[in-house]
Amino acid sequence: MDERLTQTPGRLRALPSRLLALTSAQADRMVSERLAAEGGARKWHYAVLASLDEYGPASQAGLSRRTGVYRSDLVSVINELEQRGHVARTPDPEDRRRNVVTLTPQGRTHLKRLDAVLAEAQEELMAPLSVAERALLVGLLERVLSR
Amino acid sequence: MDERLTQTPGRLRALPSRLLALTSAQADRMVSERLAAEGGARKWHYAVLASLDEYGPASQAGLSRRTGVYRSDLVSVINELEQRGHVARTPDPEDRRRNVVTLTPQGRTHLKRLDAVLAEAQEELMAPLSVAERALLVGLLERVLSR
DNA sequence: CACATGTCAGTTTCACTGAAATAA
DNA sequence: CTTATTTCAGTGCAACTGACATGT
Repeated sequence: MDERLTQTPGRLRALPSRLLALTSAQADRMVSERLAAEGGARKWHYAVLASLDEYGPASQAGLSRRTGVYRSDLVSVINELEQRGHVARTPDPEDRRRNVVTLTPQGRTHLKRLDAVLAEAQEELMAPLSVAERALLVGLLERVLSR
Repeated sequence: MDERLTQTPGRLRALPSRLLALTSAQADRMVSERLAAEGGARKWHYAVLASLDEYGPASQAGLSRRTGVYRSDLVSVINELEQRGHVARTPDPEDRRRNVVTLTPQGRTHLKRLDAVLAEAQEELMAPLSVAERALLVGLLERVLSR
């Protein structure tokens, strides 16, 4: 990891796209490890639970739009969350193509644990930066994405 | 893409790990598309060529250490570069386990094209930021990685 | 008719592991 | 005996595509 920066060709060393990839991979590792330790959760589980908590019940297609998870991949995510009792999937009487996905009380409890776990991971990731610098980084990333 | 930011739960919206993942994915797309248009090149091809150009010939294990590409994945990368005549792979007489990988003149020419292509991609990616802000972002990412 | 929804099957790419053959 | 190098086979996950049945 350190080696990658020290033995790396100069052309690659300050390449934004490469730095982003390395940083993102590191962040992913930290987040995924902690989520996995929490009953085998994944990022997508968290995204879906958070979306349900903030915006209320939704169809799977709606959840896909909210979270950016593909609707095809959402199927198995919902399956797993349902098995663990974190969401309920019921047919929508008003539009019989749809399932309405609802957060259960256990799901809400679980989400709170995941919130804490995620916060720890961000703290670990951003440890080298001051609070002001963290905000700066977030702002710059948002601007790069804003288009 | 815009939707992901607008319809996304607040908890996810400013999550550094998520912003990094999205930004990295966007950067990857821009870089990969342009590289692919240049004779089907990939990031790893560029990393290997740049390393050979800057540090000279090396064994595959050495290249792996320099570039961060896994030894196992390097095999096919070298195969492809060899097929296109961009590198030569010859047995090392001093250590008969090793192959010495060398940049060919055609490889050097190709690398120059890739340099230009990469620069364009970075420019496109960082377009929303001023020059000073780009340097700031790079510095912050380096510090997050520095550990 | 077109369009949306949920589902399934499958592809590609990346990052990574394990192990074998060969040689130092 | 151990370690390093090259290679192959294969895993696991993320991101994505295509198609299909069903319903609006």
